[in-house]
Amino acid sequence: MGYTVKMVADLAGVSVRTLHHYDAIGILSPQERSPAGYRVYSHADLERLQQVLFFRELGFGLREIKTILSDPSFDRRQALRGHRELLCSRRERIERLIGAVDGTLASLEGGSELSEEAMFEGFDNAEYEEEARRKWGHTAAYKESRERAEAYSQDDWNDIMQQQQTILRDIAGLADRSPDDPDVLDAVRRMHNLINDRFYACPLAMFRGLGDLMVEDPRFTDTFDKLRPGLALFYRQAVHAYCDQVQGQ
Amino acid sequence: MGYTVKMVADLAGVSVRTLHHYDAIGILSPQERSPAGYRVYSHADLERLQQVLFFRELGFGLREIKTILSDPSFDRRQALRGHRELLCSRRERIERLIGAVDGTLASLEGGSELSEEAMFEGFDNAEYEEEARRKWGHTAAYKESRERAEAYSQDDWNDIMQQQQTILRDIAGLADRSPDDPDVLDAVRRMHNLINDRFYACPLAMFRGLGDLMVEDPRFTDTFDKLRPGLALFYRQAVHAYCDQVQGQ
DNA sequence: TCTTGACCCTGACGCAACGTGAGGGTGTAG
DNA sequence: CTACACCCTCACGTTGCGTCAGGGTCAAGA
Repeated sequence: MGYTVKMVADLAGVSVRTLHHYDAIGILSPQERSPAGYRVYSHADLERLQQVLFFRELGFGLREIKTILSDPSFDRRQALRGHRELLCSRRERIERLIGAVDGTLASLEGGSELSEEAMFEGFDNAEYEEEARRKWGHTAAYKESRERAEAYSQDDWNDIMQQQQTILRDIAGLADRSPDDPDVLDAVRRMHNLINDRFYACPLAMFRGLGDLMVEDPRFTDTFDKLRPGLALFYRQAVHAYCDQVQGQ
Repeated sequence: MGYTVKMVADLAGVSVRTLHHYDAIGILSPQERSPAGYRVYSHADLERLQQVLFFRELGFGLREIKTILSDPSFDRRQALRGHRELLCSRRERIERLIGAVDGTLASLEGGSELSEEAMFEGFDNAEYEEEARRKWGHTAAYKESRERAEAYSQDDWNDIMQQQQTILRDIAGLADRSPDDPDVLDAVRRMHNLINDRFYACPLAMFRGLGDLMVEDPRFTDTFDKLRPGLALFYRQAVHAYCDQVQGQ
């Protein structure tokens, strides 16, 4: 009526070493030992292992799992809700990364020459539109912004492009200031407003993500650095400062 | 015209220690040193750091990054495509986890008593339907299965429930066999077909996810273990074996 | 000129969650 | 009696840094 390590390992799909480890850190110590010192797991041990693996799969650390399982008064719902948040943010992050990879792939495959005016070309293509729709397609803000954007004429677009260039040059001129200098923040805010229209009322998180992209994606950094070396990094810092400020309000 | 460690660290948003580390493992060694032995980073170093951080953000290991950056003949597109796949599977995994957390939260908040017939109740509620729609709502298989499911009468549902119970009992009776025993695999296949109808033609990945859920979620394990202790684990193994077999074909 | 205080350096240990031997005992089937 | 499949306990390796410890460097102010 007892299981050996190997049996338990095969049943649960973990390694023997893992069970040894769990024993060593006291998260799952078999209640019995054979005369020869062999670990003998009971059915109760198996159940506990199930719980351990469940929480491990959810991404909890072993230390946390130990307290969760040992302290019955522990608020599991609280822990699970907190963990859900964590998972959601991870998912968002991964979606951003996939977007970034797609963008880089597109630029690698589509040839490497990009004119200066095409700086924001990447934001315009179907890929980003698709991603934006996936993420915020269900919101009212998306619909409204979409309609606004569709009403733009070619002249309007050109105008917007010029505004972008102007703002970027403003920021380049302010690159000696602190990233949270009021003038810098104001320029970033103008950029945010502009992108809001094109990007369908993007939330702060996305705007911040775009700021990060500037630093990560050669398409942007190259162009930024033509304006002024190090500008991409500065812009990202400014975007972060701006987001923090807005969020803090 | 050089940057100190601190300056670079603040610019790029990493720690000084990180830069030391990158120097130590040879991924980013500043070209110059001051007479006192201080690291002096050039603008080219900053650019390289940008690349490093870009790939790091994408989840590449430092070892990989080193080869990517040092070997210009390295196929970045290949690497990026492979990495995209990895990210997608991670995203799927996280979505499954969120679903599992939601299910557990629901069961914790909705009271803990579940009748034996309600074993698959969890698969029936709006939450799972919502998730299924989010994930596969755009596929033709979803639509077809959905229509089929909507045409079922109450009697049909009862019938399906009974079939489920029967299959589970079959599997319980086969729990002494190997998880990849043909009889076991056949029973699992029948379960898959059954769930296909209720679950809108779920792909293998989801079916496998359900198998995992059996082991992780107390709602299922409790009921399984009433039929036979350890059955949940066995069922999961069988599901994995089945999925591997089908996938291998 | 001396002293702060903010920098810089190089080791070197610590962390999470195990993987991977090394070296040696146990148990059972042929 | 001998394989061979298990079991045990150390104990070091892995990844990407965090965190001291112990000790130089440099610019500014008293």
